[in-house]
Amino acid sequence: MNIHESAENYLETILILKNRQGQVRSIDIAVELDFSRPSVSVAMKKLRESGYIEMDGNGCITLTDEGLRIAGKMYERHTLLSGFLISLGVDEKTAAEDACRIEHVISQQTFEKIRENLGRV
Amino acid sequence: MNIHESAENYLETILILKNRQGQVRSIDIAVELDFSRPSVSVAMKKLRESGYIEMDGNGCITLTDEGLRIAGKMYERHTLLSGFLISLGVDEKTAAEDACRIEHVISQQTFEKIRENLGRV
DNA sequence: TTTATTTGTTAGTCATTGCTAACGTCCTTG
DNA sequence: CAAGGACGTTAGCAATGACTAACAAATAAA
Repeated sequence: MNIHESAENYLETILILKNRQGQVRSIDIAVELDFSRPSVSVAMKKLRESGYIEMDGNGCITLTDEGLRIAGKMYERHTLLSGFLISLGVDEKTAAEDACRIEHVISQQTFEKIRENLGRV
Repeated sequence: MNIHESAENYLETILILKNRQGQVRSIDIAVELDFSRPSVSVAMKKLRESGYIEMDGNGCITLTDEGLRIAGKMYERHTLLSGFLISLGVDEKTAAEDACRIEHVISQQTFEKIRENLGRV
């Protein structure tokens, strides 16, 4: 099964929340993304079945190795892209919003070229 | 009715084909985008009903003022973005593909900041 | 002229990804 | 203990946007 944009986004959010507050449950993701609880519940079920996350009896979510790999990739892209946009003069909020969308659609090559050029702008 | 990503893409393609070959029919769009004829047919119907294009008896498609406005905006973004990526060292093909996706998701502010910085990179 | 090709359309399908309604469970609180 | 809230889940729905199958009309070729 291919990883889709929404799955990438959920995984990245799980990583961010884990770093922010230690443990992550579905409700935390729903609040963070402003999605309904059922939407998150269904998405988590798919991520679980696809082997990207695990959930313990308390509903606490952990990323598997593969889940962490994807989450880390997206987080890295997000950080770098928003920093890049800010360095171009885009305000912080807009930079974060745009980075959130760009991170899912650019090639690895473009990402790396942006990284190489980040210092030079 | 909101303009969606696919509509933006169709309108931009119509403009590109018009510039390239003068007249544009559904089949040209289907070939250009590698979509099926029915997909294009249905999309054109919606664009027609929404007032973004017109079609004459021969199936020749023209952009309305509003359609041209959106198409031009997307084309401008595409040109600028792919040029920007190429200036960062991304190869031409990848730059075009990435620009095609980025152009639909970035804010006007980010677009303008990229334009301002294009000379300086 | 009759067949074949090209083009457009309608109808119906499928995947992605969000939603609400409704229900169960657990835990707190009066 | 009963009532209420928080949380997760299932079921069913809707929009977007692609697809194939099947058909109609016009044009080109045999």
